[in-house]
Amino acid sequence: MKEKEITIYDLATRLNISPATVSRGLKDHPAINKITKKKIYDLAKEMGYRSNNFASNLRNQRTNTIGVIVPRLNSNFMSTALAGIENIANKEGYNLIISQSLESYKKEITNAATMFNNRVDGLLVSLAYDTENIEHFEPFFKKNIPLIFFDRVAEHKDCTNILIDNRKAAYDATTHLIEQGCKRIVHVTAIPKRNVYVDRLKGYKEALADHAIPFREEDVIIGNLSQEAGIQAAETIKVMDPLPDGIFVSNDYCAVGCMQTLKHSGIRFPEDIAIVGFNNDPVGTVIEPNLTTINYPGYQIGEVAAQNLINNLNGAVTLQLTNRIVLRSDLILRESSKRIK
Amino acid sequence: MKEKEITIYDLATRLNISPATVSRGLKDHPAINKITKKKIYDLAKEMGYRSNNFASNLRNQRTNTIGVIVPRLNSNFMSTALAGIENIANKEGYNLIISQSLESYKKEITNAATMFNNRVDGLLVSLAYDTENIEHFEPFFKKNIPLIFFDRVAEHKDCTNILIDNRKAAYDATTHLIEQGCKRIVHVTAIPKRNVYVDRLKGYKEALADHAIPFREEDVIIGNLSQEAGIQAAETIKVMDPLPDGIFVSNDYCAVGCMQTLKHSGIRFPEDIAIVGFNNDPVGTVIEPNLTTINYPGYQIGEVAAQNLINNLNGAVTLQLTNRIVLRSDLILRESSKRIK
DNA sequence: CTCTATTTTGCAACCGATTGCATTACTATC
DNA sequence: GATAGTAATGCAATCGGTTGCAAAATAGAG
Repeated sequence: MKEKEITIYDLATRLNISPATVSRGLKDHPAINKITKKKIYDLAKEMGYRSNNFASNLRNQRTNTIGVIVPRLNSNFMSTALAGIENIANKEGYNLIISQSLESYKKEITNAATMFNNRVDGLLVSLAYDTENIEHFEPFFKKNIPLIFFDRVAEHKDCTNILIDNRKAAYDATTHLIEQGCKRIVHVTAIPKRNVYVDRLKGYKEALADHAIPFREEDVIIGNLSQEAGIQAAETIKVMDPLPDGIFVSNDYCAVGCMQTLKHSGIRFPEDIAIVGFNNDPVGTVIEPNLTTINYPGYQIGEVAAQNLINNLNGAVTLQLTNRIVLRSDLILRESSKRIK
Repeated sequence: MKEKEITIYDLATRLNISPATVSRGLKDHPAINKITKKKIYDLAKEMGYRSNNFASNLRNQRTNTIGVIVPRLNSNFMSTALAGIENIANKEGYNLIISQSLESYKKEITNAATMFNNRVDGLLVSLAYDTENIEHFEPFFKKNIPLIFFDRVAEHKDCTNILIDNRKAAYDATTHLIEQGCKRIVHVTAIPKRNVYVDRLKGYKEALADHAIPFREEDVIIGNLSQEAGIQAAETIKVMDPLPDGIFVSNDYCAVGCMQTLKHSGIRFPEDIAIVGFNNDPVGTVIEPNLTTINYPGYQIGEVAAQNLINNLNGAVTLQLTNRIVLRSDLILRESSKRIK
């Protein structure tokens, strides 16, 4: 049934030359005569030859494959970042092996092991919520396999981090709320285990401090940042006394859930409460009033991460040097927070 | 710098046995003595042995890899479907190579070729908008590499299609609008090149016919189903005379764009116009009024597609037999279309 | 026409795991 | 203790492409 594969040996036999010449000819080796090359190309095409990657990987000790581990595939940010990664990888002739940790530390460990066993040439990682440490990536460091963290990062001397300045973004968002006249600002976020949440909390606190607003522990509401979590946060907020007049949420969909619930209770945005989200999810232009948010350049983050990894693989750059790349991200002003015209 | 890899030869040498025994021992071959096996396992662990997939692939002529080609990664439906695929693949020990056609026929051809050269064991495909035919998958058919289409499918004797009954879904959606009293229903969709759009158009027409409403060519608005396309559709609708009283859109985000624009012109939903979307994107619960839509089980479609492919690879099933798998999908009633209580 | 320089090409070992078949090591039976 | 029978292990070829080095072919110089 299945017809056999054409190998360089078949080509060699037909052309009465050696497999070595065919191999070199196919990859445009300068020592091969142009006429011979032409003959090889033509026959290869005619016979439907396709190179066997395993044989070549086996020999070359590289796979032309990049591994990607993300918390989940189905979020706007992640799928956009992946689109960016795919775009670059494809352009550069790399394949992508993708797996999701589903926000589980355990699964992330398994995924990392799988990637390692598959001998990816490099790895792009965005950490799970509850990842405790990055020991599971040690094998990569030991073998000098380049590893780049993006978005949810961790510090390590051997790898570059690609992210936005979350502290500054949060600082800007909070300051913006203060400038709109907010006196009591609630921050809805995730457990500050990951850098992104730590930094945002920091920015939030700094902005408060810089405007002489006391920070209150109970004004930070922790959840998983889902739409559902936004609803729960709203329930908490509803019974606060006095009611806050500003909310800074670490995720747009969560902010939306929160807004919807509060609106049902008759609270008006931005008159009663001004709100700012994070990520610039398209949903922000659908909720009413439209949601002020932080632009989060997912596509670019993906592209930059992939490009850097590949540059490194090609020997152009060493990761140890570039410690972190911070992408621009600014506040996108919309109606949900505009109390002053 | 880079420490060398441990191979079965290293293990064999250390244990004074042959590589063949090590190889068999590692994969729990019944002919190997339990004690020997234990020794092999332990040493493998101790020395940090990891199997070399290329060597093994080269020998076994299979890759344990599934290729996936989708129009784009960053849509709610696709990323959800991918999550389902990843889940099954991971569970079954398969890797995923993912690429996006970006809705381009040309890029899809390239992607298919790449997948072919990478010798994926099987392929999951959702076709690009403007793919003309599926000749670029011929190499797979010729080599008996299983191929499953999902969502955007094409007929071929050698492969299974996994999808929902788009005709019925559209029929239900349209009928629902008619039952709500709509007399002139516009259908916003994409060029009916892909099955999904052809079938939806068919269902739309059938529902009209069954309720003695004449079909009018000008009531079908073609676009790319983006939010932007929804805005454009709205502009077209606005100047229709008489104004339609029902809209059936093939995509939720597009429906949302359409609604927003029309709302700005003072048109009320559902009083003036009742609207139904498609896909059950989370955004449907954010727009006001909430959008009636068709449930589109992306995660399940992904899981079923992956599971079927893998079953086939494991020799359990032949694809020629299962021609198509239709998943359940029903109308989700929300406010945007409820004119009768 | 000879000799050196330069192009081209080929030889053969290698990458690491797998497996049919042969061989050796045990066990059980008479 | 010999023999048949079973359990364990090893040999060696194979998968297909790559590459250092040697050899052959051709070109150029004198």
